[in-house]
Amino acid sequence: MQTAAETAATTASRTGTRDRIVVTAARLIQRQGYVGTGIKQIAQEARATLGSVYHFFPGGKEAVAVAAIEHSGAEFSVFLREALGSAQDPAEAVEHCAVRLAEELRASGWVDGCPVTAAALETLGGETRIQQACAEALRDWEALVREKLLGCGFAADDARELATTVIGALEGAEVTAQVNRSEEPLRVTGRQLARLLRSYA
Amino acid sequence: MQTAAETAATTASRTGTRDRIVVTAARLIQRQGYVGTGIKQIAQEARATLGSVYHFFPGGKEAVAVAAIEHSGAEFSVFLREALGSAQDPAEAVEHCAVRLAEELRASGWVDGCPVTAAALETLGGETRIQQACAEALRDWEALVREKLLGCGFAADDARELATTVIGALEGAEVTAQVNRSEEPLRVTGRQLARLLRSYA
DNA sequence: ACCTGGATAGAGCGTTCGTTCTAGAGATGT
DNA sequence: ACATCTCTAGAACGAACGCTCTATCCAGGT
Repeated sequence: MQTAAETAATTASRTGTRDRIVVTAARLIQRQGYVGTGIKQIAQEARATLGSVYHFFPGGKEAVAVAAIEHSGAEFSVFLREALGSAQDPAEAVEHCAVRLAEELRASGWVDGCPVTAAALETLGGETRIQQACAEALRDWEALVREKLLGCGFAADDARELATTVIGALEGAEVTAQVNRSEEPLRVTGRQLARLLRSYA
Repeated sequence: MQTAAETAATTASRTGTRDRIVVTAARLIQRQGYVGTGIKQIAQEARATLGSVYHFFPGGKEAVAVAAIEHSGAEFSVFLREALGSAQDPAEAVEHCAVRLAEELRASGWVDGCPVTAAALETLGGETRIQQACAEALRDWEALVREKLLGCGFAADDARELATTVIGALEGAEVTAQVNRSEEPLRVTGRQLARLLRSYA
């Protein structure tokens, strides 16, 4: 029999390594893309060894990437849900969302952009599993916006089209902001999206 | 002295090899990204040898990529100018632009997306030259939209903000369309952008 | 005390990467 | 004719890639 502290430590260590690998891979893929991130780099920065990586992910690099993208997708869903809930008016909520994205992007030195875009674009030719994970993440995000709009009385078709537009526009604005190292594209896009939403009132 | 035909052939071959390298690199980077595209693959698909590549581009892979991105940027500028000129009404013009992007994307098997996004996202950490070329391309495209809007009587500030929004939204919609293998994100975004523009009338 | 199986550790595999280097082909100027 | 220069051709280098493999560690059950 072991103490509760030992159990906690053991459990934390057992599940901890796998989580460290996923979180580290997610951050690296977000910054360097899928192809640009090596398995050995992931292992090193996650304070794990190659053996551990292949122990938890027998599927190799692709399996690590899929888990990392799913993690990033869920993480951004949390952010999105929170940001959308910050205001009752959907136009205000979306604009607030863009502003927070801009602030976090600047805080990261313009490096931590959309966690799925980079991986998605690189693997469009093949790698179906990765692209699938990206598509699923995008669908989840759109669903969050759609539900917010439905809750505010938008018609079903309008809510669907606007959700697609909002997620897409934020994504594009984030890329533009990263390339130009400026918060403005995101702030401007947030303003215009708010105007678009208000035009339905 | 050589014949005119020989001169033409020689000239075509001399400048032709360099152009083939640039065009091939542009297409490959567009589809596979900067990191995912190898110098040897570029040489092979451009029907050139490694020696030729390094002869024309002593700067190596980065120099080839910069030339390729500049080429892609200029090419898309031509497309954009033509699409924006297809209708006098800016809302119609932008929507037409989105539709044509959707059609061409489907025709390419959802593979030929934005020629600069992929390269830009991969090289944000370092590689200043490449990022610079991407930023310049984006700026050119925004300028084309802005001038179109200015020509249609929009106020300067509105035209600037809308140009940023339009280019960003189209970019994001293109990525969404690629990941989902569907024209709808682009068509929907085109519609909503048109609505946004009309709200200024 | 012994065994078992999950987790860690890293050397080493074959391949491909970007780049460098030398050799030669072909047209031009003198 | 010869020398010169641009361009082509591809072998070879060191480094890094993803992955496989064996060895070791250590907690839990018997």
